[in-house]
Amino acid sequence: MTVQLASRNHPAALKTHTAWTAGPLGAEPLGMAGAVIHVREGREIFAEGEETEMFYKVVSGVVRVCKFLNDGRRQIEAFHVAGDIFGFELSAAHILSAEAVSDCTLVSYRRRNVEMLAQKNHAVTQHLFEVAMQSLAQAQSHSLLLGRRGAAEKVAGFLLTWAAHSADHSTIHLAMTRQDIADYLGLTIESVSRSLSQIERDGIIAFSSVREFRIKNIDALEELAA
Amino acid sequence: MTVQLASRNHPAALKTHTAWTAGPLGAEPLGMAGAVIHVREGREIFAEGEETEMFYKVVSGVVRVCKFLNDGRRQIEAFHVAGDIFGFELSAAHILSAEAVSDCTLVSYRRRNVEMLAQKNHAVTQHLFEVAMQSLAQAQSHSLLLGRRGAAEKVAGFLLTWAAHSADHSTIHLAMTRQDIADYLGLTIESVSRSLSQIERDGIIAFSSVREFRIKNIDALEELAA
DNA sequence: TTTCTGGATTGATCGAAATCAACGCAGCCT
DNA sequence: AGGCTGCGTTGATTTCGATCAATCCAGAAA
Repeated sequence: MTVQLASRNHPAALKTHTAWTAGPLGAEPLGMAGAVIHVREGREIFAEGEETEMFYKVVSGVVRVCKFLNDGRRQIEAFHVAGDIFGFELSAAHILSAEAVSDCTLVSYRRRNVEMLAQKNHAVTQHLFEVAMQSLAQAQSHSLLLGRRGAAEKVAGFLLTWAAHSADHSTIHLAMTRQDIADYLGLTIESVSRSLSQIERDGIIAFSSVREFRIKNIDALEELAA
Repeated sequence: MTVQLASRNHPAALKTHTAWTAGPLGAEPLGMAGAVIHVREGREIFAEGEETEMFYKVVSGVVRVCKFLNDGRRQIEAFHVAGDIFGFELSAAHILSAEAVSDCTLVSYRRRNVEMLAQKNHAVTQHLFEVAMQSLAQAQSHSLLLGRRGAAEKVAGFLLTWAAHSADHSTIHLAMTRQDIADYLGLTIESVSRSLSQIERDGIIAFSSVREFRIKNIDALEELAA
């Protein structure tokens, strides 16, 4: 992991009263408390069992948060894109690991600093609350996706939510491998591949390359996702 | 003052003036803002699409939070027991519905009131944050459960977490039907039944009645849950 | 260029869970 | 009691996804 200490770390946070961070969105309460780091594709950001000393915000790239089961299988709990916060837990140790799906730029926050900040600054607590609620909504929709019956149903659901995250709606880039998608949906790579092929054969989507596709019939896709 | 509106559900709460619900725990930041209501088995507490005007805390009984899919299937996102807060969302409308699995006593909170409270009182925001984080952890562990491969694996996992919720560890009562369990685990009722029978046949659990069982070999059960 | 390599696709077969169907059983109501 | 009724269990069969296995393909290295 390439730690590029772009700016300073903790002492900065201590003097933060009313962080008037003039970000693109005025309200970025954590703005000045973090350090920018870069993580290369496939590299681990934190591991299950590690102390929850840091949490992170994605600036660019995609991160997967996952758990390794004792039988060797991997379950992906979530993919995180620009703006998402992850690695944020109440417990003392991480329950999940995090890895870079693609080269990433992240901001890392020191948990203790942010907690201190939150004690003084109501806006910070408010912000953390909203972050938690966002994560909650995302986790719930993942549960709902996993509970779906058919493989195609799950894959269609995934494509839709990923397309929604994606900035450009005309052509969508899949940052992750088929294996990643499979581990996210609780399927095998073959089932994912077959479902994608079928959905394409049905004229609902069209791949321009293996990681790049376009939605040709969003109604049909939503129909499939049930 | 305990508002006991047995028959109707939500409109009941409209007459909420500070019920002095002297909860068992003294330090309850929301304690004075809620009204006590009773909901009978099977009755709806709120429905998908309704305004998120209220949220609830379970005093006694069990609540299921679920989603009805357009093909008629039902997915249960969570079971809530005494102490749990549910129906708590950022969005303006509920994404899920809630129903009483058994006769329930709940405390209902008016969202706007609590929000106002939170603006003035840092401890309230702090509390809400912790509630959200708890819910998040629960939702994540549900995802992990759903991602498991085998039916028996899922059922074993469910029994373990339910047993953990349960006060009495010697004999555990299942408040919900087999269908509820099936909808929670993304299985059919038959698969749940077969898994339970198998686990009992293996001497890992023993049913004294259809809803009452004892864990005879917790190591084996944990082994099964992988 | 050719070859190598790792991800992706496709095909054939197997197996676990869904589905279809019958029956058991306990509680409830006349 | 007798007969419902709803939930649960068990059995037979089917179906869909996992598994095993053979390519395919694009990008990287030689």
